Amino acid sequence: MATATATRTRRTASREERRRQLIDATMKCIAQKGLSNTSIGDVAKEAGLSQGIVNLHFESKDNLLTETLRRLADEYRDQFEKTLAKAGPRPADALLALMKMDLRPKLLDRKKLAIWFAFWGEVGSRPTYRKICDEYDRYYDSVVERLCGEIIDEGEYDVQPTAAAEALTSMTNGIWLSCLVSPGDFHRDVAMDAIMSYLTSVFPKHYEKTT
Amino acid sequence: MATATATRTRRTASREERRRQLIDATMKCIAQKGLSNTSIGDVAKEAGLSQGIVNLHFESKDNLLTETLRRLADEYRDQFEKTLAKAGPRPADALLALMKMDLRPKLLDRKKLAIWFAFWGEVGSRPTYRKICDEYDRYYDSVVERLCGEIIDEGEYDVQPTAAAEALTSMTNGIWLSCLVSPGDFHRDVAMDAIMSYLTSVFPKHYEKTT
Amino acid sequence: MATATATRTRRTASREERRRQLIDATMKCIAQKGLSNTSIGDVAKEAGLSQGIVNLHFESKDNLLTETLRRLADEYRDQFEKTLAKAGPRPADALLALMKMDLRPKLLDRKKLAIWFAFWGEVGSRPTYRKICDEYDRYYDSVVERLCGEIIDEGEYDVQPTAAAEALTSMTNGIWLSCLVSPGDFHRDVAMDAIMSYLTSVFPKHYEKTT
Amino acid sequence: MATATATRTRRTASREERRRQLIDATMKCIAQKGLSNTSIGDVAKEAGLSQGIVNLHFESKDNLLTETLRRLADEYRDQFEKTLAKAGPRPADALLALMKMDLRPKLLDRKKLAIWFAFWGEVGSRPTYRKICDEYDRYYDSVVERLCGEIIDEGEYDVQPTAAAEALTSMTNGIWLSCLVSPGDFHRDVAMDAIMSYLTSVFPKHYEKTT
DNA sequence: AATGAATGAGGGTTCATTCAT
DNA sequence: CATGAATGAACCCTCATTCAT
Repeated sequence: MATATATRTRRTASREERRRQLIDATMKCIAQKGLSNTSIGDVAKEAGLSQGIVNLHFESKDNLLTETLRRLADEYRDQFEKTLAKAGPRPADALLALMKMDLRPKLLDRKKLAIWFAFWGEVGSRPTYRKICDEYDRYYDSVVERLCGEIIDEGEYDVQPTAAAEALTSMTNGIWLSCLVSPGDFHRDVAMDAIMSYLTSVFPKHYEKTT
Repeated sequence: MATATATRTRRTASREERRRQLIDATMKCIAQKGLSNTSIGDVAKEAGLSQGIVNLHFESKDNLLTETLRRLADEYRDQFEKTLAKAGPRPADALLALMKMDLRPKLLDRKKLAIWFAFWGEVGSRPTYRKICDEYDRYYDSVVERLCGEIIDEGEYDVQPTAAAEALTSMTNGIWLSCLVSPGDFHRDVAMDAIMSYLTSVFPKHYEKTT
Repeated sequence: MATATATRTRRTASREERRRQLIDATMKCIAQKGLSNTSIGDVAKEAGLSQGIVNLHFESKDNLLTETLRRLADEYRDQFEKTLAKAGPRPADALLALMKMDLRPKLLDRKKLAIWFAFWGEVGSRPTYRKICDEYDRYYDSVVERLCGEIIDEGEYDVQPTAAAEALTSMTNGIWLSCLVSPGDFHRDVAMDAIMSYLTSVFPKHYEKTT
Repeated sequence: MATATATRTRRTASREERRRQLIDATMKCIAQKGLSNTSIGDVAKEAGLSQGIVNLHFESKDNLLTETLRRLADEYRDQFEKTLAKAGPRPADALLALMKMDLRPKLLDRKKLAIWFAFWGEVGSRPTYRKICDEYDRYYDSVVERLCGEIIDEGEYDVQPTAAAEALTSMTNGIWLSCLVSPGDFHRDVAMDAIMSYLTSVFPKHYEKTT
């Protein structure tokens, strides 16, 4: 509804603008009703536009969904890179900043999570989705692995960078699942403690227990 | 191929047997084509039975899926408890056994994972699924938390049991996602290293680096 | 349910008894849920018997319904003839008795009416039903016409027996419709007054205004 | 044949036009095959349109049928009011005109009757239908009762207006049933005689025997 | 570019009927 | 006789897609 009024500018919205508008509507729908229950009609209605609009701009529902996943991933990557840029030169700071980012309400709210998991739910049967997720994941992993590597080098820790990276990225992903499944039971600070318990124990020279 | 699996006994199967047969077929279908693409007809065909059979035994597709999720969760819980029983009295052994269990090929194959994620993908929009997942999760968490608590007491470690439990359970769940999304890139030993990096650092008196 | 326990005599009920039991159940179902919503399963459940029973005893649903209609008509005819027999020799008495019979609560309750109309509703498209209804109707009409004829002869009235018979039988049928459609608004005495208004005016020497 | 009726205008028909077209097709189908045997597909085919069309314009089959009943009743009411308007100021003329109207071939043909009875057949189990029928009936009754009342006042007859109205409306309804059930045996003039036998006897100063 | 009426394939569900027990 | 599991056709409904405007 919000979106509906948004572009009541009767001017022909530029192609790219319309696509964005439709993708936003798609996300809203997926968050509310799930991926399989989101029809093209729902999206159009949510966007305040007409039935045929999606096929006009995306040619097929499949296309729309793929683009939506891509936008979702792009948004995450933007956050990721902005965080990285802000964090300064020291790898320990950067790593911590990334971990914290993953717990920020903006990312870690049930609506966004629902969308992520909706797509992950189809990864098993949709190679296209898998490829997209894989592509982005590989990038994040490589960054985290590099950071871990640098920290390990600095502190001469006895851990494999790959293992540490796997541990940390898995942990944040797993935390997302907790948040999705047990929202009532989920506490952001416990999640942060979980991450910190890893960092302070594995990289003790870089992170201090803040108890 | 589909029909091959079906019990070629045209004779009356017991009610429970039929239900199991249909749930098995459902799992196979979900693994292959995803949850939203699995029609009741697909399930019936996979089971080598007729259209109406699902509604005869489950009354609705919704019911079938819910029961399937429950069976999936039950199977996991059985593994979990069997593992726990086998592991012996020492909490450190039990905890390690549970972690290893999560990485066993039997659980960690893409087919099973696809099913788990298929359901998690709907958790955001289906309270019923959420409740079921939550219910089981809460149980595993409580066990892991208790084990961590005992280990922490024994070793006088400076960690919160809740934080450690959250870290470990999240990690395994996150590892599942890696395995689903990047199967080519996934290596069981790296995953194990990731977990061990946590255990050996946070509970050093209980676990040794096996480099 | 009542019926269900009725024949819990585990002895094999005679064929005719079973059929009656099933027809009774059918009537109950039709009265409750309408003809088109009455499934063979409903009937069996109402009778406290198993699915296949109807086809065993009636061969088809169609058959069951036809037999039900016939029973319905038979019951009416029995009432009709019993009434006729009781009424004594004078045609005016007989005619009045028949009219009163049609308004007796036993016949004129919404459940029975619903069944009659349910069948009449199909008469337009089911020659079989039409034939049955027609056959019985023709008989009643002939009786009423004969009675009217005798009364007309006795009183030397200036009416055609066919017209009078048509008027009276139509009136009672129409009254049934009123009762079905506007049960709240329907009063038995008004209905009787309506009939009496005809009899006392058309056959004044035979019937007196009972204001 | 079915398709022949359809407007071959492939162009956009106005919403209301399409609805009327579909309702017409529905009536045709009900007349031919009965209410319960009329599927949405039948209606669409009869209208020369596609499967989905009914749900597009009526949202559900239930809706379509309810609207059809309403149209049926509306058409009758239009006739009724037109007749009333044409009949002039004298109540006796109006009443007679209404009675004649009910016997006019346009109303009293088996197709239309079949539709009426099809709906009446469901009245017992469908409150919605009952309400609609009741609503219209109440109106007709009130008019007929008023007319009878005026006639009675004029002629100082010794009848209750309610009784006379009930007698007359019931009679026409009952005549409809005769026509439906025994079309071969049914003669319009006998039906008219039946009605006239009432009017001339009960309201002798207003109606004359036309033998 | 945008609409929205129309299509028609496919889904879940119901149910009369069959048949092995 | 009686059961009730199993079938499969037919139903209503949804929805991605098309297309005339």
